[in-house]
Amino acid sequence: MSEGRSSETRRRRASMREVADLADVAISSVSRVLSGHPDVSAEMKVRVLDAVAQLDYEPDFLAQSLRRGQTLSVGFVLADISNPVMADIVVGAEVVLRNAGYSLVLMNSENNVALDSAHIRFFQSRRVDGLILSLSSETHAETLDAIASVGVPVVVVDREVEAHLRASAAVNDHAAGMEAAVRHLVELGHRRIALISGSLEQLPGRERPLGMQRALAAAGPDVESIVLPGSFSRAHGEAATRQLLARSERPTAIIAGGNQLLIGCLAVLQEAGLVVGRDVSLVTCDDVPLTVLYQPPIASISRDTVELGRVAAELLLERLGEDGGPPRRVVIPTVFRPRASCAPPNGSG
Amino acid sequence: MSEGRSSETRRRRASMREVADLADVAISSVSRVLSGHPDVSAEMKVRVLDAVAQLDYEPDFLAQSLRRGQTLSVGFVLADISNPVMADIVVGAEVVLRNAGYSLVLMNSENNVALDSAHIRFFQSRRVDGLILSLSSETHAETLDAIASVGVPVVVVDREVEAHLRASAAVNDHAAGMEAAVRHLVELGHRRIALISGSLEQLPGRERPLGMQRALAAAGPDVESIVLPGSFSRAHGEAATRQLLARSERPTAIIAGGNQLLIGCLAVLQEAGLVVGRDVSLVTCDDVPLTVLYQPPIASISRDTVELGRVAAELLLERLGEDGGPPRRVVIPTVFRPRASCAPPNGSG
DNA sequence: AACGTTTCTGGAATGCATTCTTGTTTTTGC
DNA sequence: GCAAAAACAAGAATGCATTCCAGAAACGTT
Repeated sequence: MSEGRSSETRRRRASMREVADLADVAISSVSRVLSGHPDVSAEMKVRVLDAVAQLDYEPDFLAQSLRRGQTLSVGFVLADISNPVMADIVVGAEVVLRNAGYSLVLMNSENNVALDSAHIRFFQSRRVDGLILSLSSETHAETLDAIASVGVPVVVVDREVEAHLRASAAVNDHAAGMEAAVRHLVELGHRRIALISGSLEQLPGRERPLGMQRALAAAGPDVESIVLPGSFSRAHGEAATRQLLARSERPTAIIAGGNQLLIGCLAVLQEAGLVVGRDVSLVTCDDVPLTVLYQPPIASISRDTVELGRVAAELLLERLGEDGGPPRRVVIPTVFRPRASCAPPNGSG
Repeated sequence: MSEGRSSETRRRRASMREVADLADVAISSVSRVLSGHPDVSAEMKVRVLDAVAQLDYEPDFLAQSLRRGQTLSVGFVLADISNPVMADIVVGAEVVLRNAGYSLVLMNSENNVALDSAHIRFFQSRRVDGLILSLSSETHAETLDAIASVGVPVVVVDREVEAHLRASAAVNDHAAGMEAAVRHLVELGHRRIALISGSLEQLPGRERPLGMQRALAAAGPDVESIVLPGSFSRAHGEAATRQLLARSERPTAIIAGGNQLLIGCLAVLQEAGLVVGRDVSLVTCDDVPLTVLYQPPIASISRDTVELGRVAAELLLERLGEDGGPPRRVVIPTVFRPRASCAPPNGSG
């Protein structure tokens, strides 16, 4: 009897056609009322809104998207969401996009380069309006092909891709922070400094050694550096640290190029019975709870990762807007925060 | 001259109609070929696939979704992605869903109860096929209304909602781990044990005190407990720890009910100059890098959070399948891992 | 040879909202 | 009071793929 929703547990949603029938007007009029078109009489408005309220009508997003050719969604391909740095980037981007009416769809590549391109193609078929990429590899051919053919604006986060791909970029100035860190270590008296670095296929892994070189060039010829590139993994952190400890001439300071690398490095140092800040100085990249709560607190090359995500989202919105505009690149600073994990090397100072 | 894509930078995608025109067949035949319908001649198949290849055609996901009434996407509302526990849950769920052909759309509530319901309604309008919820609050009226009206299967993760909402649940047995932890502390000789607990509006915040009570009931009347519920935030961890240290009779052991609480707690302990494992015993919930690398390593009530996400996704897939089936609840164990942060209290043992 | 089956294909309806075109009604101006 | 202008509303085309229905051709049967 009752036409209310209570009679059925799950009621099919009303469509615009039903609203139009109930209000006894044309579908187009319903659309006009709801989209705020000016040519609508007051009476029409009342009737339509009445019907909308009665039927609890909400427009179908799919139909709107199909018609308008935009989905108001953004795809985010990221190497690994378990990494707190990535998580922060997502948080920053999500808030900005949400406020602009976009939703964020996430796909995790688990540091698997093959998944990068698969995810990009997936997003393409889902008709996302734009892409934010924190790629596992900047050089994988399939990934670059996928980006080239994707047809929507792309922003890379802390990555760098060939200019012809026309991607905007939000990046950190990793070299500057690294330069400051190395300078600090040199000033403390260190003459043999190791950098356990990540993948050369990601911007930070290339920038950090550059910053180190700059500092060393300024320091003069008697400071030696050891750079161990690899992957941004705990395993590489462990392996590299073991390798460093096995050397006849051990470095007096170690810089871990990421929080996963730090975890591996610390585990091996502890296993070897070395005390940070006494037997060896330690610097890490990116602040996580561990860096400040560790005893002694661990010096870090720090950056605002949430801001990085925000900027990436803003760069994307910029290109999603009316005129679009050319791809841009925004550089966000990094700062070195000295802490007690850095001390003069044993036997000196 | 060439009809290739090279002539234009961004070419409009081909539609099924264009494929049909090129192959000189009906649209419906194209659809039949592509969807593997049996009533298709070999010649037809060749012609259509040829045209598809020539035009580089890919079906429009939006149109398919509109027609089929499903989007192959799942919405995930979570309290806070920066929390590594939540991130792990997302990872676990994402992999399972991706393998089943679903994509995961993420919205972050930032521990803001009002956002929970907003996000659920948003997903509803986006026509997701199912929802996974890790709510900020299990009792907020608007959230419950939103769940009740959402019309698609819902799974809650480590949460509990009223049975009439017909949500499946993937939960941890927090009480069991807590009981083991408290028993361990009692065996070490502790007689005054504090639990810094999280929100009572989330299952873990309610279960953990219960586990503690069970252990205390077994231990006899001379063991005292102090439970300080609040929020799962660093701020509450700090405030509660300060409060504990200000007492005339300080607890000899503290249990932090979450990694954010641990951070706040540790910060205050360090500030007060107390050494963990000597001046005070410490247990935390959930393993994060900090717990094992801290000196001394911090005992934890641990669980497989990635598995939690996986199970949640599987529960959802179960309900998304043909027959659907009733909501289910799966309990995943927690285990207590004693570490050096737990020692006999000063002056005893 | 005539009829019933299969096999295959085309056409149209469908899902739902947007928007353009056209037509009607009302208002305004002289 | 009538033409011109403005306000308003209906209808149809559109976006794209799916699916049901019906018709045509090919096949087999008695």
